[in-house]
Amino acid sequence: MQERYEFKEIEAKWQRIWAEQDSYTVPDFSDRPKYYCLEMFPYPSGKLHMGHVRNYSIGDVVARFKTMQGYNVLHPMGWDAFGLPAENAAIKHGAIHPAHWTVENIDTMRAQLKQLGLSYDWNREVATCHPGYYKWTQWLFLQLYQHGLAYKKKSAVNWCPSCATVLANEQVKEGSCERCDSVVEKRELEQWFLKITNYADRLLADLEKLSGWPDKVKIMQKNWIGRSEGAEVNFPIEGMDESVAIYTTRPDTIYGVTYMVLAPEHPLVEKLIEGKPQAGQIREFVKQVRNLSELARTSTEAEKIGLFTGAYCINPVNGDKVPIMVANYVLLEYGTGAVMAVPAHDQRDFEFARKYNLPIRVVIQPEGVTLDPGAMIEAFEDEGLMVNSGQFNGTPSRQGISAVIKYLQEQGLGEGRVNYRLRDWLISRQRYWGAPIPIIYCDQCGAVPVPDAELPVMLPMDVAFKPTGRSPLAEHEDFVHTTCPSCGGPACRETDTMDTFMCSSFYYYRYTSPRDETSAWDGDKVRQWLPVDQYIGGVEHAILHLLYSRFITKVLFDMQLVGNDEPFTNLLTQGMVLKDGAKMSKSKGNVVSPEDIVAKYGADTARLFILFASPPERDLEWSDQGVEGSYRFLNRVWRLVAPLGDLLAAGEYTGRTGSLVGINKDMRRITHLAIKKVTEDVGNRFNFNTAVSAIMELVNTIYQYREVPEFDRDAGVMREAVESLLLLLAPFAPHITEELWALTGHKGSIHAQPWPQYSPEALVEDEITIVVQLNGKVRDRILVPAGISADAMREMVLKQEKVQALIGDKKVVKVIPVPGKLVNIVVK
RNA sequence: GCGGGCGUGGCGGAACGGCAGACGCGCUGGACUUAGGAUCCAGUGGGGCAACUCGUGGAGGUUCAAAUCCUCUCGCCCGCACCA
Repeated sequence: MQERYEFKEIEAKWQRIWAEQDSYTVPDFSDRPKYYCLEMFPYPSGKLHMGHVRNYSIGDVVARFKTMQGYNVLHPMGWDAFGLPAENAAIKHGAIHPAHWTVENIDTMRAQLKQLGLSYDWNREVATCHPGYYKWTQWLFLQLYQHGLAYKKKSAVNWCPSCATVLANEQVKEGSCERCDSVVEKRELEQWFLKITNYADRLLADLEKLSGWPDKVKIMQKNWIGRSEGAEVNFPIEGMDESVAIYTTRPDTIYGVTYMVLAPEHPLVEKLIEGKPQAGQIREFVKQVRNLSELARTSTEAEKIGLFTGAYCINPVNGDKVPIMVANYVLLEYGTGAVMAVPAHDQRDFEFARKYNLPIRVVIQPEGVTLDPGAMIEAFEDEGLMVNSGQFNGTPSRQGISAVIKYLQEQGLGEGRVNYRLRDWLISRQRYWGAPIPIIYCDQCGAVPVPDAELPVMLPMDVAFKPTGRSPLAEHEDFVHTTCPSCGGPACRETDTMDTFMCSSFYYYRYTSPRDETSAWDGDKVRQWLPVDQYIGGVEHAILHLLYSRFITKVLFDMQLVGNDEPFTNLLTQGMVLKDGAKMSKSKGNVVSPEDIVAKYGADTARLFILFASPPERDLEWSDQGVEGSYRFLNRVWRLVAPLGDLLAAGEYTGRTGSLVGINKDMRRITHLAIKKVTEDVGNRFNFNTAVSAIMELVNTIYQYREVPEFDRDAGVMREAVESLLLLLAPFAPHITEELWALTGHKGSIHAQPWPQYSPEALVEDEITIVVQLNGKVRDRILVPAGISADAMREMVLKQEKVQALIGDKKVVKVIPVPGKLVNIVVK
């Protein structure tokens, strides 16, 4: 029965026992220090893919390791269960309801996760599509609403024609829908937004606190928030009692303004052109630009097109009369939607000016060169001295920025201003399968929030899933018609649902109180568990989920609903799983199914391979032969340990390195070296691949040790080596180690054992081999006593006959002894 | 264009500035076998009979010593991209 490694039986058996014994149920409060290990919860798309397996294998090693190290580890799992694929499946196949589709997928994927032997506390499972969960999504929305952070606004928004809904800016990649790749259109719609821009400064500044995050992610967030410093300046319009506000980061170039540009959608455009001969032409142009896709509109490649409005404004610093243009390269959403054009010192303005024959005036002069506007082939955007700038002539441009701002402020012409690229988060979705926005519209009272006591606003089951561009909920009479909570009169419900990123922005709080029906979470529990100590997931959420979660956390912190102002202390972004150098995908036909691998080799092999093949942040190249190798290794462990049986228990630890000699001492040293290496690689560096290789080396050494005649072997050393091996391997391959732990006469789960400690004294060698270098090249190796001093080392090396022969008649210039490593002799 | 990352054997990958290639895959040879695609042992960067020598994308530099630090350069990957 113990002869072969029967992974199927072993894995099924222990999964059953763990479930029966609630082995991974975590108490909220404990004497042990807390550790919150979290992996990004999956969208229940159907079945697990290798990316999931990688993500969750990494998390499980961390969770099991920290548990063995004595922490009370919260390690939950749930489902990001609202979203379009469920609804699209319903549209396509007709018969199946998104709710059923989702629940079935969850059941399948939960079973798959359990087959992987992941140590989740399943009592805490949440699904965002469950009314018991989305009640709190709606509650969260109302909290934001009541604090003035949720508002409805009509504006040009991103519309995905294929998904038939609007999208947040974060969900548009290169002008296309990040989900389905359709080209996104602009539509003028009234939508719900969250004021994430109120938090722009803190979201940016607090990136500093996140020392446990990859720089890559922090830089991406920094760029996305896009802070810039500059000035807002008012340019009076000639002949009108109006002025045009512009935003510039280069107030030092204000004397070089030769024209003004408004975004086509700018509200002033219509006023400026009214009654002017070019009015018709401009209206036509504005219409054209509006109809362009986001991609065509914002492409750097696109030609800059503009028209003169016929109006002029006055440069407030020098009284110059400058023409006002309308052009496609100015965006309404950024800054004030209007820019002052300084063609000499801005490349875009330069190109535009050349094309339309607008004047170019140099106001920043680089040192040693005189710029000639006529001869310039590109704008000069670097620093220099201010010229043609009145009182500022001779000021270095860098100082000029603040000097001009100061002047503008004193004169009441403008002021310093900080601008962000970040825009408010659009959360309305014109789709069914999401959390309904809990707002009621009453003719008398306007928009009225649904009272907390009436939450959740239930999603009706009987709806028609036609992608009409309106929410399917709008077609559902019983849902739409209601009474006003304020006046009791007839009223209509909001029929849009929320962006699913709203659901996933707080699930890590809900895990602390998953079944609480009276509050989103228990304050004590949240303060006990949060922030998440280690968050693990794909880098694709670098901006989306991770930025939204930081925003929501700060809002909750300000409302004193949580005690942490950042959600995730440490972040690990794992690389993709590739096959033949490309991301696994159905269309490429290079998908390896986790099911097949688990069926053929078992979960332990699958986990071990994935952790061994590559460090976690890097992409992982799938290799069937590599999987075979991991399988072979586990078999090798099995054959090594299983036959020992109860014999192992007979060996007593000597714990006395001093009395050990030769092979026994070596075996003990290797054991403790492995403990040290695995502890450091898993605990500090997350280098699971090198941790596994250290375990492999331990196994190889034990194999050699086993060949030593029994008379010469130390039973205690053997026992310690094998037990350490099992304990070190336990987080990686939980089933086989559990089985072998039991087989070798141990009581209790291996996963409940304390993590082994290495003894520094066991690592000490009597003698070590050091390298002798001549001019940095390895020429010899000699054996020296381990604790030898640098001076003694130098002397010993120089005494060697071979070394003297190597030196010959050359002159020894310098000898550099590096204790424990080498001696380098520099000769001439 | 801007920002970030990565270039090491046939392959995945190791190397606090200190023996390049740990560990694994693959390959070669051997053992055990009726057989082996199981297992065990040995070998395995290139060149050379050898002493040696050349080797971490390329070119320089710093250093007693560089895959590692600096400068330039080439290639690949990722993110952002008219943000005034």
